[in-house]
Amino acid sequence: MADKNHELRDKGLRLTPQRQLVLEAVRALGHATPEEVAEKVRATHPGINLSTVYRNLETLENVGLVQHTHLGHGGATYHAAEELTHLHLVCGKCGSVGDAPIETAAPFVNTLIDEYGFKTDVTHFAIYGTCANCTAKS
Amino acid sequence: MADKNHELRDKGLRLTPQRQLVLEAVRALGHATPEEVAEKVRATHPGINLSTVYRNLETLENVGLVQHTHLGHGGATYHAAEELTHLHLVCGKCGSVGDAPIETAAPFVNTLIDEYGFKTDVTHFAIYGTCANCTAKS
DNA sequence: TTTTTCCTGCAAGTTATTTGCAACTCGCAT
DNA sequence: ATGCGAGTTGCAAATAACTTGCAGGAAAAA
Repeated sequence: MADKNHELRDKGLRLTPQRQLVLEAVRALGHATPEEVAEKVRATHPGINLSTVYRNLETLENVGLVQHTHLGHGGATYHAAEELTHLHLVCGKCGSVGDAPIETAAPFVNTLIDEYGFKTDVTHFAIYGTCANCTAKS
Repeated sequence: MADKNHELRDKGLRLTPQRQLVLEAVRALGHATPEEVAEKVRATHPGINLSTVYRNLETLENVGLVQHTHLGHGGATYHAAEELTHLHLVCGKCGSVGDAPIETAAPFVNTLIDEYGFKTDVTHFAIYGTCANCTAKS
């Protein structure tokens, strides 16, 4: 546990309960909007302010502990940096977010680098479409 | 020209100058935010209202003449349906939007269908990363 | 413990987009 | 041509999602 505390201190950040809660919430949720993070945090610490959540998400992103992506619709979604091992398959119909290993995109990513010099940021990679479930229903 | 008018009428829409201007603007701009579309339209028709632009973009999208995508940052960007022949390579540093033919992604798209049953919507496909230009500068 | 600096809560401020509503005008039917 | 009715527009107010200024409060260093 002592080690866990250090992960924030080591980044030069203060160890506040709010900050820890935000980080824990992001990790527990997998991926979530700021609003969802706030809701999760409020389960144990009702008083937390939305702007504190926003500010901490930004701070945590600056030190590399979390990242955000835009998954198609409106707001950004955050997830823990450790979780960056998969692509996000966003279903435009049901809104579900599926996963696929990043290797799936490796050939494609390489093509873009070779032919266009464009370095794809896999961590921000969101793929839009229709999931198997919704395809079956229609 | 008479034919051109029909493309809107045929969809069951009224032919208003605002509507035509919005559609023309989207086609002329390639891809643009609602704000940019409004600005373009105002070049020839200064009085047009922003909400009219929003409403028309939505209407035109409903009949399939334009489409929108979320290119990473905040707002949606619209483009004409005919223009859906390329992928968008969005640079997270300079914000530029490059193009690549959809075929580039074909193998990748097929993999996702085969392995996950996920049908990628190429028209909403936005790829996030760093463009050659910005890579060079850093 | 004292000080310095960072954080937090709160409220007000932005920015982007939507909506209610009355006036208007496009296109069908005289 | 002319009029009527529904689809449209402009305007202003309303939302929604964030961001920011500021003063008090709490970590961490001294």
